[in-house]
Amino acid sequence: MSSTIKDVAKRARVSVSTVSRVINGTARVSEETRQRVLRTVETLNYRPNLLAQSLKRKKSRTIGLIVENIANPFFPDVVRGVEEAAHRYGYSVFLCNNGKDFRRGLEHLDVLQKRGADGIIYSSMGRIIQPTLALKILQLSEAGIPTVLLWRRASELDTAAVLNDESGGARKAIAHLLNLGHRKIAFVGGFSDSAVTKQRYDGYRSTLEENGIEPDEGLVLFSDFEVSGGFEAALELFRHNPPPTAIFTANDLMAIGVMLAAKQTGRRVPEELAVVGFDDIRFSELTDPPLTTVRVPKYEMGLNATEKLLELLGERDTQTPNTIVLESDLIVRRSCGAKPDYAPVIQKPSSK
Amino acid sequence: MSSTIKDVAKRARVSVSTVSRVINGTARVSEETRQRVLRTVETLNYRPNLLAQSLKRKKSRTIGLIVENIANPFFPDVVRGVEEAAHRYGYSVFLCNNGKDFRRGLEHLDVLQKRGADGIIYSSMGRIIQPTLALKILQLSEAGIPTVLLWRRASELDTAAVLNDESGGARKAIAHLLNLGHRKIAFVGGFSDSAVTKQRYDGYRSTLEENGIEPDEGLVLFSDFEVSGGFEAALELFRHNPPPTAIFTANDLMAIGVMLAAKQTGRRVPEELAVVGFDDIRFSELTDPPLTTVRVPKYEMGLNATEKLLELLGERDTQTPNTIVLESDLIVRRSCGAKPDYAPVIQKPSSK
DNA sequence: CTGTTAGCGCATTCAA
DNA sequence: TTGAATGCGCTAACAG
Repeated sequence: MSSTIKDVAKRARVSVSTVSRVINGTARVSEETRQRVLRTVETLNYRPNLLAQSLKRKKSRTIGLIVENIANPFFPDVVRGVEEAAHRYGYSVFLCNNGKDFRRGLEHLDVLQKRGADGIIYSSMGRIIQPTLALKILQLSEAGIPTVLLWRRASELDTAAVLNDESGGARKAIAHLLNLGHRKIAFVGGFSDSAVTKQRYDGYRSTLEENGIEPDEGLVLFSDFEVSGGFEAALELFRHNPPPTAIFTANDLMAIGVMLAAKQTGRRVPEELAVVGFDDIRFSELTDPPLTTVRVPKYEMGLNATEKLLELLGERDTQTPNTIVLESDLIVRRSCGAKPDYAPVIQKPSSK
Repeated sequence: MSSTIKDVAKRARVSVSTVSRVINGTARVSEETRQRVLRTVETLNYRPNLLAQSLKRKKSRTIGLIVENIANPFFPDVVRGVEEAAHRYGYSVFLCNNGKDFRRGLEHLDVLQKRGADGIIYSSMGRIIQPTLALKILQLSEAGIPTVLLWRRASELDTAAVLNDESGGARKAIAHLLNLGHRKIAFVGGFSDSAVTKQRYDGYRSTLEENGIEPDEGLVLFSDFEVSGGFEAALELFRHNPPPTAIFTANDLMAIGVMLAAKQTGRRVPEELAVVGFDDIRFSELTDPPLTTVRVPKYEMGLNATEKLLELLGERDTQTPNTIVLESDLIVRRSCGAKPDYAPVIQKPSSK
């Protein structure tokens, strides 16, 4: 079938070690034999067997990427970032999807270990890390397989993590709305027990308070991160008296739901209602009007997570902090009626 | 570090082959020693090294998935299908992204071969297979590594392929519009040299002709698969005299552009203009009005491609045709003004 | 039912 | 500068 290092050695009339040397450039070889070996490699169309190589070197140049749910719209960009960084360093990536069955996380961790992955990126999409999972991650770490968490820190672990500045992003959104003159700003969160919702809510609330605005509990709702949930929440908020002039949602899907509800009840966006989302999914610039939103740097998160992992694997001599928090920018479009060149006045949101 | 089969053997006072036997269930072992080995495996937390196993077995239970461009909205579903099927059979998947640099396709093929992937799924997203790529795929095939093409057949090759019935889908869309009484139906294609555009156009044209409608060349435009392109095309079509009453686009992004253009020029959809897209991307149901479109079964394509590959790898004893064409269904929503329970009358589109 | 042995394809000491 | 020998962790004859 495929030719081996032995075949090359035999045909080039040298030993396998010599072939190994010219291929890996690991020791001096006379130019003459070098050329001869190289030519033989060419004619035999020799491809080193990386399985054997990995076995021998105890290093596979392979990383595992586990995502909670591929259907999540964040996924493509995160993966792109991971793949890109990995590829630059000659690493291949095993892609694993948990889907509905979240016990698969453990299973995948196990498989990756058995396959000799050098490191792992676990993208929890903001969900909670199960204790058993945390334990397994710890075990892997002790076995010399580092993992970096994407989007979620596990407080029990000192595992490296790449996060998004959720509250900072929310602060920017609220500051923007305040600058536009809004005072009755509603918040529509996702699941009330989700960390992301909590952090985004914190940014919302603290910015309001810092600007002397008493938060109105009637203007805070929790929903389900879905379009329909945003729709329902908006309907509910419209019944509030007086109704909010602006609605900030914890993700774009719900913001779309809000806009739909506004349209159906004859409210014009942005003239009568400002809407700001969170995430900046691909579709947000295609809504009508285009949605102002807080961008989560998905690609960059994938990239950073991988670079951090590569650092842990000794491929980079950087010294980045164990927890990396990326900044979330406000993408000003039309759904809150501001001009794109608009500059904030009331406060400069501090990203912490 | 991690314990090996030898460690287990020593501690359980048996030979490595016995350990191997109980782990793989490859031969009878007395219940007593079996239990002893199992316990030792447990206490030592032993994990078989799949690199070594693959090297020995000449089979890695690994497949490579190469996609032209992760940013493509089809991607998540296709990957989900592939991962799901692979996982069911205990296979892991290497994910490779070509991105802008399409020479990476070759590079990835090479890496996958070196990594001992058992088979490959090449998802070209409807683009053309380069000759050098085709050659490489052929070489791999001869080296015992089958590949199945996703979304694109390579006419030069007899490689297995999983395709979508593009023209059949277009036929359904046009038939639907004809049933609604439309006679001036425009077509907005993507790149005029793209196979997908061509096939979708064929379905459009032939259905028109079969129903005695003379195609109006002024109603056929080619664009770029982007929102902006659809927007421009619509503007152009609106200038046509008389303007079309319906526009069928070769993808959803352009359909969204068409709807935007309609809105901006004061045309109501669907009352004054019907629009039908193609692909059924995630957000097509979120447009206003929700977009009627032809669904490309992305998940199923990923699933089928993987199952076909698994068949080629001897993991399934099915006998599916070398080229599998999946059906594309029309998803009737509101953008063409039909009721969801609407049933076609004029013709039953034959999927060929 | 169990152990010994010989590789899988490669990298790497140690001699020469 | 080169080759021989050893072993990475595992499976699979082959003996016993």
